[in-house]
Amino acid sequence: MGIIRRTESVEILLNEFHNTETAISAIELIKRLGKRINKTTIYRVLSKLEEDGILHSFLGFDGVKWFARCKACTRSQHSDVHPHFQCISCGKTECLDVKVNIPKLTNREVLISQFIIKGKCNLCVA
Amino acid sequence: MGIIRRTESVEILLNEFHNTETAISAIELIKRLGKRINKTTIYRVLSKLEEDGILHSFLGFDGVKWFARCKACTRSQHSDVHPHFQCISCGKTECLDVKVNIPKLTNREVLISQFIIKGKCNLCVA
DNA sequence: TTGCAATTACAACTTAGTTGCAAATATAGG
DNA sequence: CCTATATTTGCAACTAAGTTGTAATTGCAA
Repeated sequence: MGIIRRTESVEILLNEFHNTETAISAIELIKRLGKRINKTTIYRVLSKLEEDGILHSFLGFDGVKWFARCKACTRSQHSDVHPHFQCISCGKTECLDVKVNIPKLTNREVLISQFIIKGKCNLCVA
Repeated sequence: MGIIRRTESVEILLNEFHNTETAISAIELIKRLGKRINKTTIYRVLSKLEEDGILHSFLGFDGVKWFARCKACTRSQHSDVHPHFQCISCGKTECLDVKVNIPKLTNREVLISQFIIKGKCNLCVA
């Protein structure tokens, strides 16, 4: 079940992702929007946007869910198989524009993969 | 703080990993051993074994913590940068004996990375 | 404008993992 | 073999992320 109606919650949430390329955690969105939108609604809208291929999600090292805009996903196919980078200093978490080569596995069927890298981002490395 | 004493809890937990190459989730260990060892103790012993380089841990797709025996880790350096494979059919989760090539990132310092693959294992793919 | 299915808020719940603390225990030194 | 003591354990209570049920609200097609 994807997005059907253009509700205020959908607009507000989409707007958060409109100005940024970086990922935003569900926690952060609740912190930002929790007074305007109920957290249940935030989670539900996020997962609908994900189903529609507008956002994609992944888990950070601490197990919390992050969302980011999709560049080339459709509803049927989430093609975002790029790695994600999480900065230990500033917390910024972003998609990396790098191809991941998934190892060839004999006798196994690969469906999804997630590659997450932790370190210091370009601003914090100095 | 690593393992100092050879307690019963440590023996029991190590024994669970002794006969298997596959990973075991914290949840599963609590299910198996929860009557003999308190879950707090299970978590504490597991993290000590990890600090000592005897086990390594990673997060599954659902965000739960998995542990597996280390092949070439020491206390100071967790060298297990192999991918992990999680089977959607039987749930088996294992270390893959494959090298992950972490992409070269300009202006960024890479500290840790995790690569997890979801699919059907050799037994379930048929 | 209206009817109704989709969406929302709210409260209560679930689940994984953590914390504080008193009781138990491994082990080093005598 | 004992004992002292620092480490470990169990327990209960807590935290935090995310989910569920449900009644009220709202978008939108007719």
